[in-house]
Amino acid sequence: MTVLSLRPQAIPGRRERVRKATQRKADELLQTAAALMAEKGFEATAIRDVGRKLDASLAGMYYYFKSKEELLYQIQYRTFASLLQAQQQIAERPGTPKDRLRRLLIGHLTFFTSHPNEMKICTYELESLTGEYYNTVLELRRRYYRLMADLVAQLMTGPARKARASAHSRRVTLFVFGMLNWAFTWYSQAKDGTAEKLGGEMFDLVINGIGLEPLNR
Amino acid sequence: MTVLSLRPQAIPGRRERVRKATQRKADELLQTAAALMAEKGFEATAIRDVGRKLDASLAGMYYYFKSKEELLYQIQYRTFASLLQAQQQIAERPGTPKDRLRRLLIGHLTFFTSHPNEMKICTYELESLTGEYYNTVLELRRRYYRLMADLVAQLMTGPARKARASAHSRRVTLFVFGMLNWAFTWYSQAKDGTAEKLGGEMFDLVINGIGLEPLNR
DNA sequence: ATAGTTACCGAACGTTCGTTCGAAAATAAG
DNA sequence: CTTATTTTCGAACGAACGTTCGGTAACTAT
Repeated sequence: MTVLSLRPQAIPGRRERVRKATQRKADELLQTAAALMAEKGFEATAIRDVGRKLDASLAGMYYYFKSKEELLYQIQYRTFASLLQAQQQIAERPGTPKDRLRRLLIGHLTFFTSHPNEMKICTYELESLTGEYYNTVLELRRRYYRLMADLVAQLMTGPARKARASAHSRRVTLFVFGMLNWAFTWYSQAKDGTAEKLGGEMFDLVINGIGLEPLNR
Repeated sequence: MTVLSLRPQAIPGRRERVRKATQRKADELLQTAAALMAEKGFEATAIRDVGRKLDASLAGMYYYFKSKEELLYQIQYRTFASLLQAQQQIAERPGTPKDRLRRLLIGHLTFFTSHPNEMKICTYELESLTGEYYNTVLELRRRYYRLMADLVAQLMTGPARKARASAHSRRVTLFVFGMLNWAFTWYSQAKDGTAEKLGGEMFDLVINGIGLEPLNR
């Protein structure tokens, strides 16, 4: 049983203590590994390099995870679970569907600006996972997709007709995810401002499109 | 001098003949390599596997390219050059900025539906190239970006005010590329219809947004 | 047929990688 | 201090990879 695969509530009978310093090192390890994997990709990242960056040995890394794939899984699972929880809270807060969409867009971009490496890995490297690892992360991803898709569908079937809304709103949802995820490749705080501003612009585009037709007021 | 690095017009003094069957095999090699790299990623794709899929030997592959990186470069260069040329022609055809944007979106998606593997590689694996390879493909990518960015800027500074249009239209352009590129992860002909239909929906979103406000007519 | 070029392959090399193992060091408990 | 547990490491293994080399087969032109 390695450090990273331990649940916060210890399994009885196994492993008496995990020192607080070790937990902190585990977090630092995840962060460092995420930085390297975001830069060079999962396959191209060597565990030796993670160890080197932490001034630790190669073998010492295997005290924290039992395989390179589990390391990738832990990064993705923890990141996605954290994002999902934050966004579910945001979605539950009261407001019109419009308000809630705006808050979700800003929430996603805010999370991204604080964890760019981890988010890039969640976006690019799901398919580097296999078996249970893959299925578990995929399920989180699906839950997150539904969160957004339900809201978009609700938004579109409101004042408009209901027929054919499902297939079309699916694509609108995926357009939105495209905008969100592609931001990894270009966002710069200096050029593009805060997540709030960026999310606001994205929201305006989704609701009104480019401001071509003069707003009728 | 390998087969793939030969220009159509032969270099004098080097290499008398390249058989037509060999050119055909080179094309098949690029296609097969693209399929594997699109599925498993560049790093995770072994040249041995490309050879196996073509019923050829490992060493025989090196008659066609001189390094794995050159193989990746050739896939990206040829794909991007072909896309760029097609889209430049489309952009030059007469029409309002709106018409031309619509045609460009459909053109991109049409190209993508005929070359999904190659396009996925162009999107995901630019950073697996280095040096001159990287710079050359990057320059193609920039030219393609400008093609779209100029049109979006023209569209947005038209009926609207001109101030602040530049930084904002940059982001709208990148939103559009996000929608286009993310389609790799979800597009299905059966579910989503033709490239024309998809491009049309994307165009509508960019121009009018979700159809929330009743169209004023 | 034969000579010259083009296309291909078996075998091997050197490197890098993920993973394991046994032992040592560091830390906490009695 | 002594003992038990947690944490770290050096060394090594086997597998997989990109690349090279000398030779051979296939093809073309004369």
